[in-house]
Amino acid sequence: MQQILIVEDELHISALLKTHLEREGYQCSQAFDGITALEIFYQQLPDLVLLDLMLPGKDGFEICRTIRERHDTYILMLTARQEEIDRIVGLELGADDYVTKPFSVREVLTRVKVLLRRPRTQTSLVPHEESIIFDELELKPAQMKVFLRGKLVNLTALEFDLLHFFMKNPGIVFRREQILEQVWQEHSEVYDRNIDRLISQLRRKLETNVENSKRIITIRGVGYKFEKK
Amino acid sequence: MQQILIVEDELHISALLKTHLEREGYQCSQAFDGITALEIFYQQLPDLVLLDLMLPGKDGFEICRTIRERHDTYILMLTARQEEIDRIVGLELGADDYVTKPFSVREVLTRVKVLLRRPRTQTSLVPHEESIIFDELELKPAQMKVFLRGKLVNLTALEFDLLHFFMKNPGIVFRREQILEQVWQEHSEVYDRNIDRLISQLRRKLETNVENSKRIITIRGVGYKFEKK
DNA sequence: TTTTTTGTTAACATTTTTGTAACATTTGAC
DNA sequence: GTCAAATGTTACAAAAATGTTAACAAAAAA
Repeated sequence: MQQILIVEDELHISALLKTHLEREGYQCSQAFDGITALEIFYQQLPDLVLLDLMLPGKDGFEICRTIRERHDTYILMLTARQEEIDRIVGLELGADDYVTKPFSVREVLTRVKVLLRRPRTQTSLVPHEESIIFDELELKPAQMKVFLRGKLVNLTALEFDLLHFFMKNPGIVFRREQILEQVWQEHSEVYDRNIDRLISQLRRKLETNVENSKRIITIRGVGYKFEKK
Repeated sequence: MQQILIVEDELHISALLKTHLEREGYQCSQAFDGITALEIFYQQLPDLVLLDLMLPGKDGFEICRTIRERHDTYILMLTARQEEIDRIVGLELGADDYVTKPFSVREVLTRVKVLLRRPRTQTSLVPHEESIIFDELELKPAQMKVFLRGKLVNLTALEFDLLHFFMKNPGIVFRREQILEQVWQEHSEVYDRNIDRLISQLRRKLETNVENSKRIITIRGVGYKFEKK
């Protein structure tokens, strides 16, 4: 069941939202000030946060920023004034959507539904936990180990992440940009060509000179893909 | 500069939106019924479509579906009634956002800005587009692969982009100018005749001397089109 | 601390793609 | 049919993209 955290200091609004959201089958928790909001957030790690901008304690901007530093929970802003909207939009705070007060409950419900239906960006075709196996190549996410013909391959953390990323999305072509974003993540003030170098390294470890062992394919002018063959 | 197509049959609303959007630096074109909307769409390939649901000719749903079949242009729905919103949300029509009538111009502007700032490619990690198939010719966007009678055709990135562009817009005639803009994009300080050369190359790879295999048609004095046959 | 490992950047080698030009062919107007 | 303009085709050089190695920096381990 999907969890929603309602951060709103006006009691009756909060209660109203809670009632309607629960009627739609979402599980809700409430926070009435900024400090508690973050506490509850970390406790529950909800799927979506309904976030009022004007709050006692920390304001919505700060909470939004804090959450977005590490989590990809959806954030739906509730806001009263146009200037606030401008700030949301202007600052690229990272909120996923906003609703202006006074809002209709229906409006909020609809936007919640739209957001929660949207798959998170980190789409993967294969569930995270299980081994990913392509013929003689096996990757065990939990143990961070990779086996080639049953033999353990020694990979660094980055090499592993890159391979993991590819194996989660076999056959799909990724541009360098996307690879940086997904594997290096936010810290990605990193030089493009690192990818090439890392891939070169990975290939050396994986593609022992056995026939037909090319797995990581170069797509010239675009990027790379992992071929399941 | 970013192009917006306004599809709205009420003249004064359309005009109002146009004025304000242009003041914000967007380039706007207008359509007042569903049929023209699609015509203009293919001609201009705008970055965003403001789409009224109630329209003479084809209604907004149909247009939305048609566009979304092959294009990832942003679509912002303008809608009057709650039931319509439910349908938008429920049917997963693929619209990116909606605004309820009566709307404030400011609201529309804000949502347009938010959408257009979002880089399209990063919306989803894995391109959601599906294969485009015309008889014996199949193109898989995510995998950047093209099959001719089941056999993989080896294309360079540029060749692929060009073919992809054509196959997204079958039957539509494009002037060289437009092709440069869409396929070569901004860097297009490029000689016209490159298109001819590239097309010649493409044809050689696609139109094996089997009868009736002409797909890319020359329109003398204008440009080219892709024929779905 | 020192040592070792890992990640980043730079530099150079190699390959592939692309842009241009030159020439050939086709088309349609006359 | 002739001719001019538009398009098709080919070859080749320039440019861009990638592979690879090495050197250095940063982080982790000892």
